[in-house]
Amino acid sequence: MLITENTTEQLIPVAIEAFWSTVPPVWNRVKGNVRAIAVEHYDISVEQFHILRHIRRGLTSVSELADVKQISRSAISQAVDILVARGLICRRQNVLDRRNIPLELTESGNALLDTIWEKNRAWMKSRMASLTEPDLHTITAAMEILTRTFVEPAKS
Amino acid sequence: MLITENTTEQLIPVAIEAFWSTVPPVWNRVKGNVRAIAVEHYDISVEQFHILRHIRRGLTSVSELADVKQISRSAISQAVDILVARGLICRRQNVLDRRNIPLELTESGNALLDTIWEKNRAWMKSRMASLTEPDLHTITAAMEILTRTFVEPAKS
DNA sequence: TATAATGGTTAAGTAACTAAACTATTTAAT
DNA sequence: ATTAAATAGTTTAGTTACTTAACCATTATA
Repeated sequence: MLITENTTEQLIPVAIEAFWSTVPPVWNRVKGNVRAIAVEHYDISVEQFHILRHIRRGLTSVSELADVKQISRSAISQAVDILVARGLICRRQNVLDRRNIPLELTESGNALLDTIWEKNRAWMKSRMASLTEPDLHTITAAMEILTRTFVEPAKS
Repeated sequence: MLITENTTEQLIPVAIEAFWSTVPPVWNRVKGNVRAIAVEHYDISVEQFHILRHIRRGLTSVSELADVKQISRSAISQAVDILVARGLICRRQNVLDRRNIPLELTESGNALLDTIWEKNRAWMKSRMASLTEPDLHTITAAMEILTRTFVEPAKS
């Protein structure tokens, strides 16, 4: 018991170090790919792409979007304005709570998201082509652990 | 052989899905913590913190920084201006290639980075306290795989 | 039924980014 | 050797994305 705790104590800093030297550059690469696709071919920013993506995932309110992105509600509200003006999303009504304004992808918003999504997946797939079965399991497992650790409890 | 390839074929989309539903929110949370520490207590932006961090890691040129962050050299150049003005870093000379201007942390830059770094690690550590030994190994292993897959080859 | 809390927007200002044009230096080509 | 091309970095001007503060509308609480 004491031994196990000691080992964990030593592994945590190693994991943190690995996290910090990996996640930012990897995420910047992936974001770079999305930017190349979205901005150059479809004139939509990476952040706007993220909003579309989150709405499809079920985060349909300004507040929820602000929460996942950890930015202000007003910033989201402004970004939503642009997407609405472009006909990619629309503001709906919630009869149960009229303060809430559910966001919904339009047909063209859905189509655009599909296209970018598919191109990014193709790129990621080609990058990951050489990974082994255990490698892929490790990635998937780690993602679950990270979500559980940093997102779900949602406390400071 | 065919079976293994088929399985890998199926695991890649699963891993990509896991990546996308995990990395952005997790990274936003961690960044949110850094922002809270850096901006509120030390009046330095998250992006500036990243630059300090990378310089310490050995990425000392504007071009290298632009590459890891996947943004323009001019954006880095401007951010560097601010950090120099604040006395957190300084521009040195490279006698072997005078086009290159190596960046170096000043004493106060080092101290500031240490402080923020330590606070963030404490926060991450507390979050990760409940993880098991295998969990931590999985995270560390996954980080290595992701770096190898998305950063190191450095092709489009 | 007033007060607080929540969801969202607006307005004004700031920070971070880009593209394009530039200087300085080094490398490659003939 | 000399020119041309590539690399490293900066400057300028303009854009985008963000923040804070004040605000309205609605719902929950005391």
